[in-house]
Amino acid sequence: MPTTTTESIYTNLITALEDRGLRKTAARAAVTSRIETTGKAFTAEQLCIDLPQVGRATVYRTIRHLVDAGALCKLQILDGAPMYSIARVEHHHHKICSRCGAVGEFQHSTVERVMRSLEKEIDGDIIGHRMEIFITCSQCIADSRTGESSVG
Amino acid sequence: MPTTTTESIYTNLITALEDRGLRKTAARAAVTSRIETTGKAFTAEQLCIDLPQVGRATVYRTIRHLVDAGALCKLQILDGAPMYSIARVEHHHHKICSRCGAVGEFQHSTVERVMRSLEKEIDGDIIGHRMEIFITCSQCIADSRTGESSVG
DNA sequence: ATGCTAATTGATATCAAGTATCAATACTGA
DNA sequence: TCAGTATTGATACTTGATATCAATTAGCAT
Ligand SMILES: [Zn+2]
Ligand SMILES: [Zn+2]
Ligand SMILES: [Zn+2]
Ligand SMILES: [Zn+2]
Repeated sequence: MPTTTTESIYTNLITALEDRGLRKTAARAAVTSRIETTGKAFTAEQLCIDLPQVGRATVYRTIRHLVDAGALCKLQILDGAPMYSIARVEHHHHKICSRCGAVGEFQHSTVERVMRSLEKEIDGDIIGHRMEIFITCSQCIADSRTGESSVG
Repeated sequence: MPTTTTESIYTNLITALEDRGLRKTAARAAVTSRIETTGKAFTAEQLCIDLPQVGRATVYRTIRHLVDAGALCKLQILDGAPMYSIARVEHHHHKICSRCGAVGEFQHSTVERVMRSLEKEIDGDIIGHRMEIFITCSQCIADSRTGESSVG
């Protein structure tokens, strides 16, 4: 469950785990800390490489806990492994740069209103929705003009 | 590229392949025919099981061709393997029953208008978007009332 | 119809992402 | 302290999907 506090991301993630009755361990602190310092969206495999001292199973388990707690968003982008991004606000959508993979959150009241209005038209009960906007971010546009690349 | 003709799904899919310069083979006919008769969303593995006479590689390759041609939508739903559904109209979104996995298409002009209006607010160029509505379909609601299940 | 050539197939091996197992280890609370 | 529970992580395994490549086949030109 994302909080809108001024606490550090690290603290929020650890709190999300503790709120679920999970212990604060060195391994979980390492994973969580790495997620904070990385700052941007990541894959499970990337975390495993970045944290060779933490077992693969533990990395995957910790990510799963954080997703279950709503502290991380699991993003199924195109092909390949899912990416995870920190959930900063409760209900939101994602804008994803197709070039560099940068992930941002956004909220839009009209979209939410449309969703509510669909309740009448849809044949069944609406449980929820998901939405992604694919963009080329301004950084990537700038880079392509100077022939550089920020990917990698 | 989905067509809005009165042709059969089978014909549309085969045409989608031929339009890409691909030959019409027995294996591709078998895969395509099976997709038509199944009618609903499916996974690659399901097709392989349904078509033991067609090699796995060929099943996966044919699906990829059809997705590339825009004749099939690739849906990343929750966990597990992606599902594929026939694309009947050009730009659309999906409503997915979380209970039985039934996939339907829908279009909504307001959503498209909102997307266009976001062009101004978003920091970068919008390439496209994706949206899914998760529902419990009327069939599953009815089934749950009578204690039945249409899953499987 | 016949033969040529490039496209296609599919058995097999391999890869990649992720989970199950389970003995060893680390906490926690009495 | 100490029993009991939670956690860890090496390993094996599962699943989904792709790479290889010799054999086959479709489409085309004669
Ligand atoms: Zn970017
Ligand atoms: Zn929303
Ligand atoms: Zn249903
Ligand atoms: Zn749309």
